[in-house]
Amino acid sequence: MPELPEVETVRRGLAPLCEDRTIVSAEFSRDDILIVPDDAGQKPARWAQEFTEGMVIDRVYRHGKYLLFDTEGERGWAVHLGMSGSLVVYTDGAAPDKHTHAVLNMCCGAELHYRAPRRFGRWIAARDGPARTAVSGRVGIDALDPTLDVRRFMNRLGGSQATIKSRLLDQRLVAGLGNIYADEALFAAGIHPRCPASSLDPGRWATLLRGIRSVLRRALANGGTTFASYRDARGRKGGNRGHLSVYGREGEQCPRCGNSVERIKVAGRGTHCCAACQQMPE
DNA sequence: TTACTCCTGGCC
DNA sequence: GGCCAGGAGTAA
Repeated sequence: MPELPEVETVRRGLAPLCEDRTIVSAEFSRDDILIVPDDAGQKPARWAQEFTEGMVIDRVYRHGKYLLFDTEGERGWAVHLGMSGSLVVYTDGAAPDKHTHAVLNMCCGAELHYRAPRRFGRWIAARDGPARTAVSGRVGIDALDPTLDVRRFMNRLGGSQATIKSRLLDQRLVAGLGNIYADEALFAAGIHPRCPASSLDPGRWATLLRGIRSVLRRALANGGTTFASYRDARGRKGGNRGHLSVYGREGEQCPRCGNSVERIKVAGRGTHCCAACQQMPE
């Protein structure tokens, strides 16, 4: 499941292969993959024709788990990879399979293929501005934004009785964490996922923010985590799986205290933690 | 705050 | 053959 490190890895691969390239044509095999704002009054195919064909991709950037594509003329769209989505650029041809839902044909024969076997991902067209405007309101500050300090972090997520894990997963508060890195960050900080957010003191918030940064940066350095389907822009798997402490390690020894890693349910999500060294507050 | 929906590969 | 995970939007 692509989260911030996976999406950023894809972005780093895509940018040099897409930026300054002209889109020759865009093909969507399914209408429901592309969301066009209601008031744009256009069918996806027509939107694609009008706003991608003949356009030059200016910039590929990212906010949270969204990949953002800006074209010349201040237009753009956002891509969410969902659970199983990938964006891979082929330079010497590749046959789309039944899970390939969109293909951007670019100049020089490069093709951007969007595959999403579970079809949870979406392309979202911006109504009348750059890609960033397509996701405003859906995402809060990016988890790796250098201006996110402890005070802002605490103000955003605190003040709620909800579990800290559900707060970390709320993309409108801080964007980029999914189930894997929420569990890893809470483990790194020694905080139990069921802690009410309102119970954390400033010291714990600081530790948690450091934990988030640390697990995200390590994952990024390893090219992301691949469980099943995640691939980068060249189709390669990520190498971070072996660096996870608790996620996917139910029943194994906690790398910190040696107790058994548990899998519990928090906020409706499968959650991995060590009950011995991730504590609830008094 | 919880539950449902979407969807399919992978697992039992 | 059936069930489940899981992000995000929406409904109850």
